[in-house]
Amino acid sequence: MQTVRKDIHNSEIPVLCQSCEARHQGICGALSGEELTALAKSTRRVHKDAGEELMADAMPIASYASVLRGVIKLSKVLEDGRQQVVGLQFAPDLLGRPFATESRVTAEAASDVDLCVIPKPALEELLSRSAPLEHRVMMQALRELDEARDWMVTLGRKTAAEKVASFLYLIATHMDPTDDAPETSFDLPLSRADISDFLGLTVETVSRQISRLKADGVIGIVNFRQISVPDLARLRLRCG
Amino acid sequence: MQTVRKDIHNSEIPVLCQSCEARHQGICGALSGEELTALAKSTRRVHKDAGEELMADAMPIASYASVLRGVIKLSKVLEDGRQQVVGLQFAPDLLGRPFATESRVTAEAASDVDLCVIPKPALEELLSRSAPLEHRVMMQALRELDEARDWMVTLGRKTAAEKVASFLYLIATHMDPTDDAPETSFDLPLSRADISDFLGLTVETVSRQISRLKADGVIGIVNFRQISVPDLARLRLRCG
DNA sequence: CGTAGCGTTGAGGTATGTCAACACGGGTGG
DNA sequence: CCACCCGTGTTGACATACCTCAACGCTACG
Repeated sequence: MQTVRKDIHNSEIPVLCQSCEARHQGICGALSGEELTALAKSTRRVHKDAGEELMADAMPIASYASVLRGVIKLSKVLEDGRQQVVGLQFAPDLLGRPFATESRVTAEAASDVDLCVIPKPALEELLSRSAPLEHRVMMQALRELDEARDWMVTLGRKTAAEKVASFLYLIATHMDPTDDAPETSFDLPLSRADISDFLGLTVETVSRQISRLKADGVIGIVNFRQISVPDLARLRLRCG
Repeated sequence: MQTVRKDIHNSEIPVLCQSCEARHQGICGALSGEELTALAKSTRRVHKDAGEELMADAMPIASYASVLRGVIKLSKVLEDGRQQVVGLQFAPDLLGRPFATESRVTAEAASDVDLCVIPKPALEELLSRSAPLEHRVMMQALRELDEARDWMVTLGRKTAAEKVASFLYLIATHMDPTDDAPETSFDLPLSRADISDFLGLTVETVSRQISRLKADGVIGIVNFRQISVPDLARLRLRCG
């Protein structure tokens, strides 16, 4: 399932980076060859299975990570256990709150993910020296802020039906289409429980709204987790 | 009503800045004397009355502004008119989405506000040359992101009672106490309608919950807009 | 004194939550 | 191979928190 490359650890130059699909994306795209070579000495490529916790709320941050593949779920919980997903991260996002000693969220692998883990001091040292890198990190923060605010509208003002449509639309526009399926079809990276925590609804309501969208022909359901969208514009109309 | 100072435009040195309470806060705190002098040539001090629109969603951004006094309301509207407040800005925040050609929100003066208006090119030029400045802007963006995510929990998972308590707690911890009133008392910068748009509720529900908090002795109501909080910890308990 | 804007209160409706039963699918062990 | 179980998802019946609609109070202002 997972392709292991022998050549990675036998070389001085960051071969890993050369063959890395994120080389010119995310934070690595802001680095010069030299900087990349220096940074690569302290990075590790890591795989996590769906469900594994990557970072706990209010816990010290040991490292950052560049998301190479998969989806990360960021969430918060109230004392009594009520949970809210506050963000999703896709490749090539940087995982970890910059310049904080503690995480403000819990990060969990929503799907199987590949990460390029960067020790906290290594990235922060580089951040202080590379303005382009800091700029890119800021641009990501600003984009996440825009997304968070968009989602606040969904949480605060949309109906359950619109929330579910908005979620599916979000995923449809962020996920690669699955190979084996026709045109616009994708795997949901989140369980119904996760979706409900993202939307501020119950699993039952999410399930009912998905069934309804299916009944209305807006979406097709292949495999519970696999959704097809014949007409994205039609789905968009349901978003309110 | 509006204080106009004659000395502002008659001087080479930024007298305005020397006497400005935001001199060492917000973005100005990251600037050297020279930089400040250069920037001050293109800034204007502006007063806006409560209710005035400062920036429209999807409209080009002509300028940034440093908030000197008062509260700014950031909001978004759906096509059908449903509205959601997605953030509040207090002094010494920077108003305006950095590095965007268009605003992603509508900004409105929630109370009377004083602004230090900075033309877009002036600030962006300075941003590209001053790493400390860019750093400070990033820190604000990251803080706003944290706040937005905190608020997503409130919107998605809290009850109406908890939402209202959370709002009052937020304001109580962000506003200066009013002079004429006892210890912990403050003016609400938002109307009931604004509060309901912030909380994703109706005005009626907000009103009922405020009445309830008053009946329970958690808050006192002086003047509709003026609230007293005898015990902040007790209010905190109502936040869920 | 009348009107307009904002806030409060009440009565009743509805969307969503709650509780419970059931369906499906995948693993494990006989 | 089947029996069983467990996690996940769906569906139904009922409860309720919040919304909707409507009336009314208060204050400011002409």
